[in-house]
Amino acid sequence: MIPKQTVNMTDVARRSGVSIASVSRALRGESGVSAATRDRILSAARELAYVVSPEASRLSGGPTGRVGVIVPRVDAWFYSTILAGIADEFDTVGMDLILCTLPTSAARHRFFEALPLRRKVDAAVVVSLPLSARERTRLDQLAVPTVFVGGHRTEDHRPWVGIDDERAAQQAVGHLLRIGHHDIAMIQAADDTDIPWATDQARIRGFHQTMQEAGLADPTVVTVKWSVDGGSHGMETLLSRSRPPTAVFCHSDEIALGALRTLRRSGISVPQQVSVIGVDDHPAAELSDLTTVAQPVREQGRIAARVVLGGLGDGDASGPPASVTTLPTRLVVRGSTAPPR
Amino acid sequence: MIPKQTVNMTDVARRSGVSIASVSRALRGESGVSAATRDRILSAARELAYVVSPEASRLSGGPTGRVGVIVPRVDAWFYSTILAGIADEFDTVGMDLILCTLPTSAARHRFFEALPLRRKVDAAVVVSLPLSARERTRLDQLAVPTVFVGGHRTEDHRPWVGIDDERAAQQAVGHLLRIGHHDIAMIQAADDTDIPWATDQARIRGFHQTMQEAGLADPTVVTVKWSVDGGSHGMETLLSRSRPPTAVFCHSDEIALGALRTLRRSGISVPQQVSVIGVDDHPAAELSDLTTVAQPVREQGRIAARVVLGGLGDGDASGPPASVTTLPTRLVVRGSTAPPR
DNA sequence: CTGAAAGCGCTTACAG
DNA sequence: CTGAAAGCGCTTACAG
Repeated sequence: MIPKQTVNMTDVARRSGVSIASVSRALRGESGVSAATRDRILSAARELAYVVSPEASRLSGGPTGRVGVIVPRVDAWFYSTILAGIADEFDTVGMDLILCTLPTSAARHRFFEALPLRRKVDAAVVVSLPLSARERTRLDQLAVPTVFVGGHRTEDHRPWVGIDDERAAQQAVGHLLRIGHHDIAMIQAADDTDIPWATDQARIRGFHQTMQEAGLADPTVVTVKWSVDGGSHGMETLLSRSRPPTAVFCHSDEIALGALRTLRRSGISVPQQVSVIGVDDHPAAELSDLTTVAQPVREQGRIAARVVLGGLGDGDASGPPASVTTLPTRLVVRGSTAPPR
Repeated sequence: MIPKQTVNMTDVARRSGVSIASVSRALRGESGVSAATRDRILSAARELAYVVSPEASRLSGGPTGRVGVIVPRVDAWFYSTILAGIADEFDTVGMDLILCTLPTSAARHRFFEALPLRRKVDAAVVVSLPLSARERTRLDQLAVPTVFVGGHRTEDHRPWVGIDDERAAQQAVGHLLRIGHHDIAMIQAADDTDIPWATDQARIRGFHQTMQEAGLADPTVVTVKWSVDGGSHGMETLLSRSRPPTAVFCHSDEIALGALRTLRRSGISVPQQVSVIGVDDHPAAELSDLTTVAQPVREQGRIAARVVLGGLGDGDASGPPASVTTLPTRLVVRGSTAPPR
């Protein structure tokens, strides 16, 4: 006879001398089990390395023990760092993480039409994804608690964790103004799809607003693809002007790194001739001595995970965090910015 | 809230006037259902917008439709890129990806002792993890097809996808030798745990071997922590010698980037005074004009996914023949290497 | 506090 | 080709 490969609840029940009903109750931490019985059951479960079958549990009306995490892509610093924060938290409570990446618009379309997560997860975390009305409706049809992290908060007060992108832009531009720059341009990034990423819009809004408050009307903005090369091209465009700016606010560090590359290749010294500042505090920013506005990325993932777990009743004793969490950003001055000459 | 979907197989059976057994067979495309019956069932299912319950299906002996992916951490370029490749492939076949990260030794220990993936996945992909005998045994107890990707291939001929790290080192050092360097040092990286990462060992072996074949005995090697800062310190150590090398082979691009930082800060020009080469072709390598030996990372993930999906049809874990795929690495010459002066 | 029993929605021998 | 029935491993009223 083929040896049974997995230990089930019956095995635990037998080993601890109780019924499976009691095992089920004890394992889920329900009341109505005596301390002695509970201890016996828990140690039997430990000894047998028992794992509840999510299928059976779910089929009987219990939770799946899984949370879906939906992320545009995973091979980019920001997303993978958020994901790491989420995974950290899930790990501590034994929640399984089902990863959904939507790298192409085809994948994205497929995801929202087929809803592959349906009936498979207890909750969902959506990272940085601006959703159409249709997509939001489909997501609702998952019928599970959902929290959004990164990107821009929705208008309809859904659970959200992120930063204030407008404020981040303000901090960056404020720094440039404070050290004496007036001629400040922005290299703005846009996704190559036509999706309106709220992050992008908020950062440029912050730029314009801060400039306007400083009495500097109509600052130069060039819009490029969201990539290092995009940043390079953006800076090339700025340098081709009759009078290039003395400082450049870049939408993000990746854009800024591209801008720095162009400046280096053009033999223009940073920060003596041009100051450059980004947003994010990407690991490469420190390497390139780039001044930036740091955001706590991993922490955003962590908090989002806690919020979503809290919504499931698994939160800690202090209760679930506020449903909308805005984390602070912080100016990090390095060597790429200095007063204009 | 959206009305819960309650259409089950019984509803489809009733509507098409057959038993649920026939519905099950027809829906899974099994033979043994007449064409007429099948058509009737399929259209009934379509009309009711029926979706099979994965839980019930699995509980009755079907597959889970999930694969576990085990990765040391996800917030690092190499791992997240492999993961992206895996996710790409899984997406095309509708396989769900359960992500397990083992960022700390505690998490790692917990994972192998509790085996949280047990009974939850049809297969597993293990990324870059050197395993102890104990850990390997535990992994076997998942009793599912498992493929290893990245890191070094195991000696016991398990399915594996990766590169030849010895050859990569050889390509890097060969380049330095070819352009005329004799005084070549290596900055070697070591994990801060005591786990013997085969990748590390293979790269240093490749270094020593290539140097020896060139008649250059006892080259200098400094061992540092596997990080950018580690690379920085490694280079500081080399510079403190009475006669620094003219070229440095770095264990990886991250190490090399740290080394470049130290050189820049020390006012030593690259490649005029010192040549630097890395391994990986990390995105930052291009930005820093770093010569390197590129490895196809995303492709490794893709192939591993295909291998593991391919193994799923073959019944039990012992069935499919071990597949070993070694992908080629490629020298990418940029501006950080030049003949010695 | 504890257990026997009825499902949950499927798949799969086993019989016709 | 088709169906009745026995599970799969849980959760949860319902009784004691």
